[in-house]
Amino acid sequence: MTTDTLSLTLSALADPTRRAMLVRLREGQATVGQLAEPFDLSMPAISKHLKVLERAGLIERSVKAQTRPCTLRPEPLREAADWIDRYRDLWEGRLDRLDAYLQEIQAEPANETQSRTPKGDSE
Amino acid sequence: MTTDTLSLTLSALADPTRRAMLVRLREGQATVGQLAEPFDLSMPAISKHLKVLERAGLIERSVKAQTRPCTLRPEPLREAADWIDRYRDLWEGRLDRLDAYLQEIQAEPANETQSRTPKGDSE
DNA sequence: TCATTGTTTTACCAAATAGCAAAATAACCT
DNA sequence: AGGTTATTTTGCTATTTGGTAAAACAATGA
Repeated sequence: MTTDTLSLTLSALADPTRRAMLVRLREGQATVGQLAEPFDLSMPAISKHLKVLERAGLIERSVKAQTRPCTLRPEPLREAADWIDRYRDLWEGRLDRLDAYLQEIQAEPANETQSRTPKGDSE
Repeated sequence: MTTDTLSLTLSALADPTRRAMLVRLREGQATVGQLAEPFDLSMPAISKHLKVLERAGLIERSVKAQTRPCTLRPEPLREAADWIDRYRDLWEGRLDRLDAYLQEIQAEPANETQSRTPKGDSE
């Protein structure tokens, strides 16, 4: 189901181990062993995490003697950032007057949790 | 395991249905029914997606007559954007000379796919 | 050729996720 | 009270995910 690139990227990022690996890769290439070192996980588990990152296009693996150095590929991160950035004005509180007004009327004249003004109020 | 906020946020975002809901909510509050309308999903499924968004703090639900209007909460998005933004210089190609050089030497004097320079090369 | 190092693959398991249909709730409107 | 509308909860599947241990592979070095 979750075949689209953006979902793939975001779910790859939704794990602390994998994010830590990407942080490490900011410094440059690293082998699987180097990436595994900080974690108390079996190599197969590490290998699986790397496969998730690879499937999302977030890393690239080469072959060098017996090692498989991993390199960061930032493109999917840009895509993710682009999506989130469309909300930037919201969290920066930069709604202009119109937007704020639209939010208001969308919410209807208040009365949270209780009855709205009755329209068919016969008496 | 995945208890940290950022992981929660990213995995909530890693689904096209939930992202579409957030896009809709950019326009303002919407009831569960309104949010469900574009999708060919049962109400329970919709309800679950909303619960995921709520648990991640991405939406807030109020009660208004029989409806439960949802509102966007952008804070978790900011946190996610902050994490990703640390890689912005990478995808914008703004590695300065030093960083590029560090990447180079980290990768060792080339020789991909074949043997490295032997250190114990006796002759 | 054989041992070593680095990494992946192969079962296998437990827990989480995503979906459904049907029943249960909740608040409103007679 | 009874009916309607909006939404959630309750079982119940099927699939995915994250982990393990043990075996398999691949390249190097002796």
